[in-house]
Amino acid sequence: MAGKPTVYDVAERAGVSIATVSFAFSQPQRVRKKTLDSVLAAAAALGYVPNASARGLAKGRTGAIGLYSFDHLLEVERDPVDELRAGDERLFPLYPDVVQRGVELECRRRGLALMLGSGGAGAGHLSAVVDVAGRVDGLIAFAGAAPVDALTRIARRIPVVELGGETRVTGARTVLVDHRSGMRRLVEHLLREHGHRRFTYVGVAGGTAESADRFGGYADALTAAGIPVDPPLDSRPGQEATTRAALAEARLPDVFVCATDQEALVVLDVLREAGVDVPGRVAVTGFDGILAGRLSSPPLTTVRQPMEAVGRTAVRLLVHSAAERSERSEEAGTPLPTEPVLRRSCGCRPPR
Amino acid sequence: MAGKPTVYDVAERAGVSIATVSFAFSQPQRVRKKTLDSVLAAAAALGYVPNASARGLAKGRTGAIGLYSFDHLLEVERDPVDELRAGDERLFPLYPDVVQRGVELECRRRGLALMLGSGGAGAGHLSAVVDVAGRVDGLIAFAGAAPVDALTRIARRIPVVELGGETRVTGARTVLVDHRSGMRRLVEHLLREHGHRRFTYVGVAGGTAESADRFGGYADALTAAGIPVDPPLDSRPGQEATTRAALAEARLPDVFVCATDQEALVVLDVLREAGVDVPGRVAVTGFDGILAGRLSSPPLTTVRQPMEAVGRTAVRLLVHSAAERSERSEEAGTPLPTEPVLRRSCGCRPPR
DNA sequence: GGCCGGAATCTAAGCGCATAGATTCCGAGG
DNA sequence: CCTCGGAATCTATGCGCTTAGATTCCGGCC
Repeated sequence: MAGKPTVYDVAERAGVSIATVSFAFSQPQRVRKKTLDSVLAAAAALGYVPNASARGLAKGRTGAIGLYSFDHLLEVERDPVDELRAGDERLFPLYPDVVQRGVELECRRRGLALMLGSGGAGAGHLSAVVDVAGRVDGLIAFAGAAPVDALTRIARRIPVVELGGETRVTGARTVLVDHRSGMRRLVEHLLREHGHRRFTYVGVAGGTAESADRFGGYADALTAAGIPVDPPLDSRPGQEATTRAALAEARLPDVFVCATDQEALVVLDVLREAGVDVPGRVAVTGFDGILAGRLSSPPLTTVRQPMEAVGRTAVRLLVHSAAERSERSEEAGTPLPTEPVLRRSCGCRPPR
Repeated sequence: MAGKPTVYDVAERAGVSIATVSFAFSQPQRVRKKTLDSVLAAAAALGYVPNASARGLAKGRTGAIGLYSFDHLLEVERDPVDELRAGDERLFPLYPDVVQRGVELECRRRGLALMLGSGGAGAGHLSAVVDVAGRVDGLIAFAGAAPVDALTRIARRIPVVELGGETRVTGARTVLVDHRSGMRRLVEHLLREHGHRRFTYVGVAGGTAESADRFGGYADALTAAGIPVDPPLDSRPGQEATTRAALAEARLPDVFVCATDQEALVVLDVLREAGVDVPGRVAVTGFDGILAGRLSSPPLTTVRQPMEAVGRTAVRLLVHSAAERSERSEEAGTPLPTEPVLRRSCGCRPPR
C-alpha cells in the first residue's frame, strides 16, 4: 500500500473481505448498512479510487465509448499572444466540432464516459484507432479518419458507427442525413428565385456517400430544369487553384455551388482577392451550416444540417446496437432533415 | 476464442508464446523480423484488438488523461428540427469549450487519449469524477465541477490540474492567467477614454481565485483613480433579477463591469428589454472573449484570455508533473497574458 | 566438433477487480 | 433451546496483458 490503495487495503482496514468492498461500491444494497459505512469510511480514509482498468478487465466492459476523428487542420500551434489576436471562427467550431458536441451531450446525459482519439502519429503498427477501440464498448468514427480495414476489424468486436460513411464498413452503422433533398431544394431556389442557369459545382462528386448524395441532389434539380450537369470542379488538392482556373478562363458561372461551407469560404476568399463581387457578379453557396458561414462577408447561403443531432444519434445507435447485438441493421430509420438557409451570398437579403 | 480474440489466440495461431505476441506489439525490435511478421499476420487474420483494460492493469498506467467539466447549461435537449432553426453562438462555444479544444489539441499532438467526463447523475457514492480518475494517468478539472474533497483524494494518486482554482486542492497544480492586469487595463480605459466615474461590478468578488483576481484588478484601477469601490452586484442566483433591481431604482451607473462575458450578455438582454440604450445610456463590459460577445448587439467590449492556451498548458503541466513526481510546485511559471478588446458596448467604435 | 555469449523466446507471476459458489450469520418458528 | 432459510459475507478464480528471470537458440570461434 505504499502506492495506490486497492480493494485489499480497504478490506483490511474495514475488517472485511475484498468481495464485500467490491459489493459496497457496485451493489450497496447487498451489504448491511453498518458494513457499508465502515467500508466507505475506510475507503475515504485511504483515498481509495477504484481502478477502472481492473474493473474493465474483470467485467469485460469499460463503460466508455470512443470518438475517433480527424486531425482536421489542427496543427495550428501558436503562442498565447497570437491567440489573443485571433479571429477563430474560421477554425472553430467546424462541422466535426459540433457533431462532437452532440456526442458529448448525449454521453453526459447517459452517464457514459467518452474517450477521444484522433489520427496522426500513431504509436505502433496499427492505426491509433485500434488503441482507442481497445478502451471502449463502442466506437464512433468520422469517415476517413481511420483506415477502413481497421474499422472492419474493430466492428467485429464492438459496435461501430461511421459518420459520413465512405465505403460501408461491414457491421458498422451510420447516421443518415438527408443531404440530397437539402441540396436539391437549395438549387431549386437558385433556379427559381434568382434565375441562375450556369452552375459550377465545387467539391468531389463521389467518394463518401454524403458527397454523392449532395451532388445527386444538385444534379436532380438541374436535370429537372433541363440543364445539363457538368462534372464538378474538384477542390481537393489545391482548393484555390481550381477556382482561380475558372476565373482565369473568364468563364464565371452564375453560381458556385460548393459541397461544403469550408470549400465555399475558400471560394469566397479567392473571389474577393480577384475583386469579383459576390453576389453581384457571381453567387456562392455552401453546405453544413457552420458558424463561420454566418460571419463571412457576404454571409454564406448554405444548407444547414443538424450536426449536433448527428452526434446524439450516433451515440444512441451505439447504445442500441450494443443492447441487441443480434441482428445488425446497417441503417438507422428516418434520415435527419436538412434545411436551406438563405443569406447574402446567393443574392438574397440586401446588405443592411 | 468464441468471443474476442486475445493474445493467447494470436500466440497459438502464430505458434509462439503470448510473451512474444506482447513483444511484437510493444517492442517490435526485440522480435525477429520473421516472427514479427507471422504474429502480425495472425493478429490481422483473427481481428485481434489489444484490450486496453488488461494492458492498463498490467502496466499500471492507462496512457490517457482525463478532463472533467461542468454540465454547463447543457441540458438543452432538442430535436433536429429545432436545431436547424437555432442560433447557437450563445450556447457554443463558451469558455470551457474553447479550453477543452486546447486540451484536445495538445493531447492529439502528444498522442494521448483524452477521456471526457462531467458531473451530473453520478453512478454511485462518489462523484463521477472519481470514476474518470480511475481511468487515467492525470486529470484536468474545471474548478467547481468536482467536489474539492474528491479532487484532493484523486490528487494523492495522480497529477491533477485544476482550472480556475477555488480552494487550492492539495497537491494540484493550476494554470495561471493574468486576470488582474487585464481587468485593470480595461477599467483604466473606461476611466480615461470614456470618463466613466460611476461603476457597478456584476459578478462574485470572491470564491475562486480568478473571480478574486478580476475584482481585484477592477478595484485597483478604481482606487488608483480615487473612486470608492462598491460591493459587487451578485449575479449568481437570478442574474436578471439583480440587474433589474439596479434598473428599477433608476440608479443606472455609467458602466456595468461584468466578471464574465456570459453575465454581460445577460445584462445586455435585460437592458435591451428595458429599452435602455447601450452604450448611449450605459456601457457594459465582459470578460473572457467568447465568440458570442463578438456577435451580440452591440458587440461586447471585453478582456480576452487565451482560452486555448489554458487548455494546452494544463496538459503540459500534467505531463510534466507526471514525469517528475518528486516535488510539487503548486504554480506554473509566468501567467498567461490577457488583453482588453474594445468594441461597441463600451462606447468605442461607432455603429457602422 | 564443441563451447561460448548474446539474441530470441518462453515460463510464470502478478496487476486490481468482479463474481460464482461456498460458508457463516442471524432471527423466526417450533 | 434447536432447526431452518434467507441474507450477509467470504473464498477462490479468472479477466488479458506485461515483464522479470529462466531457458533455448544459433552463429562464431577455438
